Amino acid sequence: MSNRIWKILKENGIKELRPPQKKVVDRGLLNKNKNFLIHMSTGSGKTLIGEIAILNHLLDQKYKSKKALFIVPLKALASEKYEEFIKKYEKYGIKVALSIGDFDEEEDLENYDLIITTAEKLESLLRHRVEWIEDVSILVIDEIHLIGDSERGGTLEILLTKLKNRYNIQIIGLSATIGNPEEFAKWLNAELVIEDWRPVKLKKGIAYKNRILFINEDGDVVEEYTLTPNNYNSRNQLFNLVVDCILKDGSLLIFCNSKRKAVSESKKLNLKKYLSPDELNELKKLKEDILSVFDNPTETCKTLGECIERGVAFHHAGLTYEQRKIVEEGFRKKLIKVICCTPTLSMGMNTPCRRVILRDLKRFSNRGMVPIPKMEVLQCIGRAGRPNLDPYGEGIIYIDGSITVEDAKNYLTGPVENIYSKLSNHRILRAHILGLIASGEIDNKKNLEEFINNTFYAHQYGNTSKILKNINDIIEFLEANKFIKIDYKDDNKNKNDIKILTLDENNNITISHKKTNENYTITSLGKRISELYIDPLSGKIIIEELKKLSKKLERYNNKYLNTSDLKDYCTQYLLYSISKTTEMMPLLRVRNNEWDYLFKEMLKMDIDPDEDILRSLECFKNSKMFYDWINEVPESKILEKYGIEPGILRYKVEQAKWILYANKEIYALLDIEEKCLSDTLNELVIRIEYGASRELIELLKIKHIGRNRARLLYNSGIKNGEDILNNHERVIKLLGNKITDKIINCIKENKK
DNA sequence: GGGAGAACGCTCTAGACAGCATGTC
DNA sequence: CTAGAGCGTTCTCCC
Repeated sequence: MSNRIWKILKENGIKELRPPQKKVVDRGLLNKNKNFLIHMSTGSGKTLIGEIAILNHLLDQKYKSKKALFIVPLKALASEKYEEFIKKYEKYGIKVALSIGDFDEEEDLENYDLIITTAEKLESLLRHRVEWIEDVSILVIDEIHLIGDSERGGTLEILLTKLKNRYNIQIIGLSATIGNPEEFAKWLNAELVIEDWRPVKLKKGIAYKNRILFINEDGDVVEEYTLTPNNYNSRNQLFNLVVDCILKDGSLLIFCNSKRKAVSESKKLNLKKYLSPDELNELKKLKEDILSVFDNPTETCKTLGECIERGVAFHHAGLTYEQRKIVEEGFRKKLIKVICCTPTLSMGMNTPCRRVILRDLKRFSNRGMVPIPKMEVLQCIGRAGRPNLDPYGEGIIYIDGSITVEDAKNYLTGPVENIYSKLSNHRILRAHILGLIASGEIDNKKNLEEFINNTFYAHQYGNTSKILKNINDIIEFLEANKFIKIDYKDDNKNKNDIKILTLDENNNITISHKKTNENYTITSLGKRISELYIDPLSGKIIIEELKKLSKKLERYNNKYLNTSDLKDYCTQYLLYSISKTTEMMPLLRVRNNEWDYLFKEMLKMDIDPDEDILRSLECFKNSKMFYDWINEVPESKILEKYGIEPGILRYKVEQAKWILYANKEIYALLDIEEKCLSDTLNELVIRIEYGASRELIELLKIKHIGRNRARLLYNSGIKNGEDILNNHERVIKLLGNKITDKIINCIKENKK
C-alpha cells in the first residue's frame, strides 16, 4: 500500500489493518481495475476497505479528474458517513459531498471528489444526465445484498447493470452474509472475499427459563449459563436478562416485531434501582431533550421521556429524526442501557452493545405472520460486541414457548438465504424501463433486450422470457399513455419481420407481420415523469386527475362565486388525488366506524369513489390529514385524530410534498389552462412543507420557527424577520428568552 | 342480585428511497 | 397456509 494512504490511515488512528482488511489488500484491492465483493459480517470493518480503495483512486496523481461514489442504503447513514469523511479526509484536499433526496446544498457535484449518495439519488442523477459520471472511477456500495430487497433492490440492480458495463469503474461491493455470494460475485465480475473474522467474539445463544444456552456453529450447546436470581429475580425473564447484563456493565438491544411491542417492553423495564445518581441525573437531562423536540410534547415524547428516565428507550419509525438521534447518542454514551427497537436499528446505524436479544422471529406481513429472514437475524445479532469495550458480544434468541429450541438453533446455525433478483417487481420495472428510454440508454427493442440480458436477473434465472413479457406489457402501457413513442422502421423489413400465418374460424389463412424491432423515443411528458422519479402509473393517475379537476372547476366557477371557496375545493381535491398514487402507499387505514362519515363527506365534495370503495375512503382519509396539516391543526391533534406518530406524519408529509411538486410540473406540460388550479398547485407545494397557510411562509423560513411559533408571531402582527428585530420585547413575551435569542442570532447570521 | 374474574371477540401489525434550474438544436 | 398482544365486552360462577 502506498505510503500516502498509510499515512492518512495512521493519522486517523488506525495502527494496523485487521486481518480481513489485510487479506483484501493482498488480493489486489489496489488494482484499480479489479472489482470486489466483500462478504463480511457486520461491524468487522467493511467500510474501511471501501475507504482504502477510494483513497487509492483519489490520491493517484496521474489523473486529475477522478471521482469516487459511496452508496449507502439510508439517508441517515449517508449523513453520518458524510460527517465522518469530512472530518477524516477533507484536510488532505479531498472534497466530500453529500447528495441525497432532501439535501440540495451542493449543486455543483462535479467539483467534488467523493460523493456520498443513495442508489435512488444516483439513479436520478443519471436520468438528469450529469456529465461528471464519466469521471467516476470507483464505486463503493455498502450493503450491496439489498439488491435482493423486493422494494428497493430493482433500482440497485438497474444502476449496477448500467455502471458495470458502461464506464471504466472499479466496483467494491460490501455485503452482509448471504447464501449465494459466488453467483452474485460472478455477475458483478468481482473477486469474492469471504471473511467471518470479527473484532469481538460473538457468542450465539438461546434464552429460556432463566437460562442461556450458548451454542457453536454446529448447534451443540457449549455453555449453559443460568441467570443467578438474587435481587433481580423477576417473573419477567426479559427483565432478568437485562439486569444480568447491565450489572456486568453491558448494554442491550432488544429487537421486537412491532412498534407497540417495542414500546410495551421498554415500559416494563424499570432500571432505576440499578442506576447511579449521576446517571439518573444525566438521564433526566436526556428526558428534557426529548420533551423539547416539540413545543407541546406528543404522547410518544412523553412515553419515551418516562422510559428514558428509567434507563430504557424505544426506537422505531414513529420517532422523529431528532428523537432517534437523541436515543442513539444516549445509548452510545452508555446512559441508556437498553433500547427496545424494531428493525430501524438493524441496518447500518452504529449502535453496538454487549447483548442483543431477539424477542420475535416472526413478523406480520400481507401474507400473515412470516419468519424473519435469517439474514436479518444475523444482521441484528451482529451488532453485539463493542470493540475495545466488551470482552465478547452475545446474540441471543429469546424463547417464550411459541418456538422451540430447535427452531432457534436453526436460526443461528447453517446456511443463510440466497438473494434473488427482484427486477420482476412490476412497479420498479416500469419506472426503470421509462428511465432507460428517457436517458437515451435504450432506444429500441433489441438493445432493451440486450440490457436485460446483462442484469442479475438474467444471470440468475437464465431464462428472461417471463420478464420480457412483462416488459412488452410495460412498453404498451407507456405508449398508450404517450410517455414514449414507438415506430417500426422499415429498412430491415425482410430481416426483422416475421410472417405469421393464422387460420380463422372459416379456415381462411391470414398473414400478418410481426415487427421484431421497435424503436422507442421519449416524449416530453415521459421525460419529465422519469426525471421526477415517479412511477409511470402515478404519472397516468396525476394526468387523469388534473384533467378531471379542471373540468370540475370549470363547472363550479358559477356555483361557487367566492374564489376562496373554489380554491379550497381545489386544494382538497388535489390532496385526495395525490393519495391515489403508488408513492403514497401505504395509506392510513379506515376503521369500520369511519366508513359512514367519510363516505358522506366524500359525496358532499363531489368526489366519485372508484370501484374499490374502501381504497377511495382510505385516500380520502389520507387527504383529510394533509388538509388538517396545511390548515395549522396542532400536530398533537392530528396525531391523535389519525392514530399516527410524529415520525410517520413527517414521512407522509415528505411524500406528499414530492408528489405535489410532480403535479405542478406535469400540469405545466398539459394542455390545461385553469388559473385556480395552477395557483393552488403553486401554493400547496409550499404549504405542505411547513404545514401552514401561505401568509406564514416568510416567518417559517427562519430557523427555529415552525408552524406554531409562526402563527403566534403573525397573529400579533409580526410578519417577517425585520419585524422580529424591531419588536424584540414582544417576541420575548410570546416565545420566551431562550428561543428568541436563538432566533435573533439566526436572522443576524443570515443577514451577513 | 351483584361482583369478580374467566372467556371470548375484535383490532391491529417494520421500514423509508425519490423532485428542485434552464434552454438549445 | 401461518400469531399474539391488548383491550373491551360478555359470560359464569359463587356468595
